Amino acid sequence: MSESATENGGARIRLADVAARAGVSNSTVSLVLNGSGPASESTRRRVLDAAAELGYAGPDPRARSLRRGRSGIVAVVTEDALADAFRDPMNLAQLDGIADGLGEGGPSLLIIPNAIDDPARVSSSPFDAAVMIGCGVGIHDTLELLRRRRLPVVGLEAPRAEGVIAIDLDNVDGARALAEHLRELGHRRVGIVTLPLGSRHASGPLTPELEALASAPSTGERLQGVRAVYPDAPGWIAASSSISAGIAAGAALLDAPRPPTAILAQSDLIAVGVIRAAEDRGLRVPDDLSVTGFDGIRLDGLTDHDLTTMVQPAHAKGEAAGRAVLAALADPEAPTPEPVLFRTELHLGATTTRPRG
Amino acid sequence: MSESATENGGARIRLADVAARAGVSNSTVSLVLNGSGPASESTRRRVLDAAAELGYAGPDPRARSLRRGRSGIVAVVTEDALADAFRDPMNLAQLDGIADGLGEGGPSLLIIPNAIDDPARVSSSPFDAAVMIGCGVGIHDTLELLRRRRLPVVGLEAPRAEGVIAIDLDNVDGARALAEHLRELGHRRVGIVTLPLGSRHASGPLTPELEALASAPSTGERLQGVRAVYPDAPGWIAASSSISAGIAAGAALLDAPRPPTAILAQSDLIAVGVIRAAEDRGLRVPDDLSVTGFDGIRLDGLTDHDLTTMVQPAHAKGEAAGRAVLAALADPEAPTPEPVLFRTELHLGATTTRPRG
DNA sequence: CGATTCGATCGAAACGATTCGAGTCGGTCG
DNA sequence: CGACCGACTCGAATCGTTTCGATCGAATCG
Repeated sequence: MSESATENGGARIRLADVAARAGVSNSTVSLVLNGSGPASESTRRRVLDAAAELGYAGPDPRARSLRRGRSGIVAVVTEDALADAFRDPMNLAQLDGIADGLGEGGPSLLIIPNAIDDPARVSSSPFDAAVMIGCGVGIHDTLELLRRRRLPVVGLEAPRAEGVIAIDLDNVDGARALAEHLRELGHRRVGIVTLPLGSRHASGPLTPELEALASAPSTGERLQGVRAVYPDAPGWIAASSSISAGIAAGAALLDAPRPPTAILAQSDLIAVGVIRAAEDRGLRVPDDLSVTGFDGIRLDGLTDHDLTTMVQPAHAKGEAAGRAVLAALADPEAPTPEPVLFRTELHLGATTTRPRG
Repeated sequence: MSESATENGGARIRLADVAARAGVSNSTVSLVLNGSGPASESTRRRVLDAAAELGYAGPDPRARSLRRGRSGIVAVVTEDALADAFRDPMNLAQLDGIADGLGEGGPSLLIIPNAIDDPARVSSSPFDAAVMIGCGVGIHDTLELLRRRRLPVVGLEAPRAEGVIAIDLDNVDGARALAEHLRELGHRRVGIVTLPLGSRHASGPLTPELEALASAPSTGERLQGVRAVYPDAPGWIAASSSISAGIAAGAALLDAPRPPTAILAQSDLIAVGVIRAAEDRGLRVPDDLSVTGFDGIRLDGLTDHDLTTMVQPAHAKGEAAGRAVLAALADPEAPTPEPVLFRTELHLGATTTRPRG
């Protein structure tokens, strides 16, 4: 009756032990435990009792995953460092969406940060599929490893690659819409703050050479959208998607000889930082400086301003990724599905207005 | 020479295939691949070439983990929902610390949220050890499962339990220090905002009955510290550690008939929310209301105030947990080490002062 | 030159489950 | 009363590695 874990010896209890105790075969125990076959009520009872008496913890996941060829784990692969990856609530929302998309009893999430520096991790962990999030072209080698292991890969705004199930965002259109909004208001001198170009690149002024190197799709595409409207606007590469990086970027752009009348930030957190940098300099937003963000996260006390931004369905995107993983696992032979494109929506807040004078 | 993954047939390549191609035995391939045995240069070359030619992805982690009895995965178990768990940068810092403590080539992190509602997950995933973070007494059943699996468990501010390696924080002392600080300033009417009592409990007014139920150690201990100074102060249970929850809690306390002259919040994010609630009501901090936090996160643009708070070494705590996991894995027979106690440090900011009048 | 040793390699036994085909047994139908 | 049919149970193969002990040569030592 007692199920104390301490009463038995040091050895771990195996399914075979339960079988012996219940006086049945291994197969029967397995059948009963998994409910995957017929079993008489008395046998079932006997097996369950034996398991309880021995304090059996259930089938060893390692053995089970070898035999079944599935581990019940989905990897979330990112180029960023762990601390950076989830600092932006946007990414957190995506992660949450992935978990929801995978469903209640679905696979668990294995976090693999620094995917570029540490590709070995990707080949040594037992997972059934991978979701790439915040990845640039630098993960190409990692991708090759995943391909060799025949694992389904879903890319959230990841670079196009064969066999990768793409979940995309209309970054180009979204960014262009914001830029057009500023142009319509009359802004001629605008500044840009981009997300990191890729994990290999440092923060600093945006040069045409660097711009050509942008490896992360979201960064590159959003830049492209802006360029359609402001081909020559100066820019600054933020160190990360965070308020502090935004403050630094804002400082760099605003302290220039001829500061911009508007700044397009590639994320809301960065935009909040830019606003702070402006206000620290005595500039009022939007009167002295218009600022736009991107993502549409809840700013919830991060700022008093109602930020003009492009709202993206981060949670839904993640959910789609999760469901795509499930679908790929259910039918591994199926051809790679068509890319799914999510759309951003313009939120006209109160951080943009006509330039002065 | 070409390592294209597409050139070979549909079947996954196994170590045995490489062995056959190289004309050696399985054991030799394994020895070469793992560098775990002597091998002549020519053999090594032959094996490596064969592996490259076949596009072998390396030993299957599932099989390897069965044989070795290790999966190279450490679970991070939390009672909270995924989105809540990492909303507070404090938790993120701890997570980051865990990753650092586990080391560069160390185990990967498997995130297991909602541990109470979904204990099955804990018994079906192949991991080698678990770190409990943000857990109350409700994870007892989960703990029992882990014990049966004979897995090392590290608890970060987790309830005391046999066999759990404890990494603690002097919450009681820290909270008392803050309360004493307020008392010395002359505050008599203070309010308390607690962290959630446990994942089962809702937000709302803090009653003595509920107070007795607090299952999460950090919540309970911090409360205990305050009670040593202000036994009867009214309180409010926040829904989560977030600015919005702080705003709600601040509203509840400040809109009471005889509002407090100071509020002790159990986390910095909550404190920031409380400050916002105060300012929304035209109260100035600290002149009209003193506010204290807990944790000492970087507030980086979340607020202009220099918050008075207890700074805790979140990253170091996580790192200690990671190292403890490593130690336990290195010597599974070793007795449970003594609890490690981390200390908080008072940061006197500018959000507290004498009460008016 | 024979005995010893050591390095390189191999065969076979785990690791702990799942699963498939085959058996067993009691009952039913013809 | 015998053949047949289901429901239940079992044995054995399998998943892909790692690892232990044995083997086989060649080189060293006496």
